This record gives sequence, structure tokens and C-alpha cells, in this order.
Amino acid sequence: MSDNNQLFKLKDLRGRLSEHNYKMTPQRQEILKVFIENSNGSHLSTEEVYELLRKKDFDFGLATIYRNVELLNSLGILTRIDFGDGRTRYELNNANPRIHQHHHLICLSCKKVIEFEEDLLDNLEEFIARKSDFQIVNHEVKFFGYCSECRNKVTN
Amino acid sequence: MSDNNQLFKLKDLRGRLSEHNYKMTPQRQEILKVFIENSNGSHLSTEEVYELLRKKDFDFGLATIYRNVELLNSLGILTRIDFGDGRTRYELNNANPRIHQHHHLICLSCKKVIEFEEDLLDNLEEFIARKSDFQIVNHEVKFFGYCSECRNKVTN
DNA sequence: TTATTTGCAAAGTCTTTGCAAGCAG
DNA sequence: CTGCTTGCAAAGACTTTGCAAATAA
Repeated sequence: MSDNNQLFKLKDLRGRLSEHNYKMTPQRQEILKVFIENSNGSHLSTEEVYELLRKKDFDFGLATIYRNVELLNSLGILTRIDFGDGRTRYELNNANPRIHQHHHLICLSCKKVIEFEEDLLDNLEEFIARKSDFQIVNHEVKFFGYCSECRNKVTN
Repeated sequence: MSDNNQLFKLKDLRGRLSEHNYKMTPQRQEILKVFIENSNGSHLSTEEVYELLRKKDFDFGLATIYRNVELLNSLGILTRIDFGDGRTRYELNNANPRIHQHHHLICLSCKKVIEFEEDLLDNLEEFIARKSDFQIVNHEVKFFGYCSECRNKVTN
């Protein structure tokens, strides 16, 4: 019932950065803050992060955003996702591996992305790992179809 | 044990095109041919299709390839896939829905893409459909990890 | 014949990069 | 201080589009 399930915390940023010899900067702090403030199932593109920051009067260069979301992704703080709409998106990583995974339902009609908050893929992962001799560390699952709203709209 | 499982056939192309008031052209025929000839688990980008055609002395414009793979995708003959490497890829669709689905295992070390030829997601799909009131028509599943070769190479 | 399709080049979108100036540690 | 980081503008990679010429039906 908590607002979020152990998301990466702002106060841990400096530490995580210095572990890898990166420096703490206002840019990095504010970028992460945007993801924390929007951690309710949003998938932000670089441009969107840029705009959200501008609304808060932080006028960082776009290139800085590009560099830093990729950095945060490489540190495991954010996760890259791609919905095939031509831009890379990121979401705040859930720090707890037990509840880490969720799936995305993408409506082919209205393009809405719905989160499905359970994983249920452990068995399949295990099966694949065994059968293909492949060590799985992560997965990305998208379901395409039609949301209830769109199904009720048209009798197509 | 057959070479491929009911892939879309070249001879059906003209019919499928005319159903939607598209015309049969040598370009469309040869593009589909490339996918049929490479239907053993390859995921061709537009550029790769272009190059494969050039090797066969078909010098079509790149824009024509772009337009037609997207057309074949819209007709359900090809399927778009995105491995996050910055280019859109396509694979020949399996015409038999029973054996339609497979998954992709992507090695984070050597970037190799391995096909996993079983689906096993019916139960999960059904569960999601019921729980989220979402009508699923397709899915795309990627597993990220390390292939056996790469695991044996480095003790990282 | 006539609407589609092609090929080319130009334009578009998203992303990366080089480099001087700025800043964190 | 010193090396990492930023911001800008330029360059890059992939994809789309406008338009005249070619072509399938």
C-alpha cells in the first residue's frame, strides 16, 4: 500500500556515484528527483525530463540529460525501456529485486501504456535458462492489445 | 523437423497485396524473398535487406525498402522487432498462430540474439487479460543475460 | 488510362560528440 | 588544483517525405 516499493532514494545518489568515481552535480540530483517525483508508472523520454526540469526552472542542456539518464541507467538507478515510438525512455528502478519486475500493456488503439504490477515469469526464466544454457539477469515484456476503453468505443 | 513452420509464402503475396488494393511489384517480391531465404531466426534491419538485395544485383532505393517492410508489417507478413540497437528490425511472421510466438535471448556481452522457440505465455496472458481487462493480441518478450560462450570466456 | 509505386535528394527526428569553460572533490 | 562535467553547436545515424518519372492493373 505504500506509495512506492523501495525506489532508489535521492540521498543515496552521492554514494552510488562516488563508488564509480563520478561526481555529484546539481544536474544529476535534479534529474533523479524528476524520476522520483514521477515514479508512479511513468516512462520518461529525455525530452520529457528536459521539459519537466524547465518547468522547475532548471535549464540544463539536453545533452546533459542524455548523458546522465544513460549514466543512471548504467548504475542501475534507472532502467531503459523502448516502446517502439522512436525515443528511448527510462523509469526509476525498483531497488528490491523481489518486486522488481512488472510488465507493460500497450494499447494499439490509443497507445496508452498500462503497468501490470506482477511478474510471474520466474518459472519460464528458469526453464529457458536450463534449456538454452543462458544466464538471465533481466527481462522486458510487452503485451500489445486493446484496453477496455478503446474496446468500448468502436465496434470495429 | 521441417525447415520452417508455415511461413508466409511468396506465391500468396500478390493476393494479400490486392486484398488491400496494393500492387505487386518486383521490389515487393524480392524484399519478401530475402526474408523467406533468411527465415532461420534472422532479424533484418532495413539496411541489411538493402545490402542482401544488392548482393543479388537488385539495386532498389533505400526508401523503397523502408516503405515496403513497413507495408509488409502492416499486412501481418512481417513483424517489427526492436532490440534497442537504434534500428528497427523485421522478421518473417509465422502464419500459424499456434506456433507463432518465440522469445529472444539477448546476450549483454556479445550482443548476440538467440531464439527461444517456445512461447509458454498463454497462462500469463489469460491472467493479465482477466485482471487488467485488456485484450491481448500479441506480445514481445526479451530476456537479457549472458550466453554460455561469454560466461566461459571471462571470469568477471 | 490512371492511380500506385519508385528513386532520388532533401528534410526530419532523435542522439552523440568535440571542445572550451565551469565546477566538484 | 585537476580531472570530471556541462553547454553549446556541429555532426551522426536512422527514417520519412516531396515530387517527377515509371509502372502495374
